Amino acid sequence: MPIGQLDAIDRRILALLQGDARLTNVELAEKVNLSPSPCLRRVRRLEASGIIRGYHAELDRRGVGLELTVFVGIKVERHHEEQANAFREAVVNLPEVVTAHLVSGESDFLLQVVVPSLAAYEAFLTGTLLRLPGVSDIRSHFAIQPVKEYGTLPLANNNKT
Amino acid sequence: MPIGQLDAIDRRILALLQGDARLTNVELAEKVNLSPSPCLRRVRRLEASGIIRGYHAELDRRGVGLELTVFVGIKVERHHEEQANAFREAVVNLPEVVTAHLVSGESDFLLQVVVPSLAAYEAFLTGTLLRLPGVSDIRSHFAIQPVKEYGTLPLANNNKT
DNA sequence: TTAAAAATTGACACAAAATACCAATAAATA
DNA sequence: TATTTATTGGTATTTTGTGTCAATTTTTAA
Repeated sequence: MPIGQLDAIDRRILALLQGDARLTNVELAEKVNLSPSPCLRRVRRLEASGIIRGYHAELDRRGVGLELTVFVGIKVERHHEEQANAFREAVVNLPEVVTAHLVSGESDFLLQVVVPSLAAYEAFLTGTLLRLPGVSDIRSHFAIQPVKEYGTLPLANNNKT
Repeated sequence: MPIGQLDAIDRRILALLQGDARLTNVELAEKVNLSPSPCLRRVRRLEASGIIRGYHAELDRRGVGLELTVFVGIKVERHHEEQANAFREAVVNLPEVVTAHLVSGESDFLLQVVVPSLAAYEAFLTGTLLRLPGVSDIRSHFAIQPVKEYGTLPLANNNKT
């Protein structure tokens, strides 16, 4: 059951719920040409299998007073594994950090940071980021304009044959 | 009415729906110490005002066969505005591009690209990205490990006084 | 091709939630 | 303080979610 073999209907359900998580099961069932019962069962199965990880409201950042988004590339000295782990754990617990990835390339970590203002970012940078364990270099890329936000994942036919 | 002055209850509603968009209005009302009716009315107002932009299911990328996330920095020649606009429009319509921002710093645009495999990324890079109008330089940063995904926005007290 | 087994579906019934409307309360204004 | 305005809580109705079961479809193997 945990094996993820998705059929066409599953994929349509995922795509629809990605677009609107508040769709009624009745509406959803109509759109995928099922009756409500089997449709609901599929959704529950997708939830239980972990393919649907959760449902979230998308908020307008400006509307909630978060005017500034910054992408931050961070180099970390990783002579010991411990240091990298300490860094990871610290990052996870920072509410300003919306997203964080270990990446290849020039930087080691790439964070997405959201703050109310430039002043707040300055404070966050000097007061928090620069003090994280093992940080050797930080590059800030300020988001000037969102071109595409919260895009949904492409669910065409990525099925494992 | 469209003026966004959020009180403490509004902010708690937003935080809760950010965490779980499928909360029942009854549950939500309990958590914020309101009866269902005024709670629902607040939610509707937040939706109408645009502060709640939508509700989305969060999917497991691996689970839907999208094994690879790449952050792509792109430099675009912007001698004319037109070229930048053409680039923007093209990017918005690419399903593989989940997120795109115009940023300051070394690159002009920062994209988050999601694909099934390295081969698919190669094809996307050479077949699509490199052919976009005005592109002069591309740097790919492959996500090796997600440290923090889909973090919720920090909603402490960013109210405009 | 046929027969048996398994999985999936659709319909029904019940419980729970969403929604609209009302009077009552609280807050804001003059 | 008096009046207006906004917000709240309760009730009734409609809609939705959810579990059960028989019917259908699909799969598997002979």
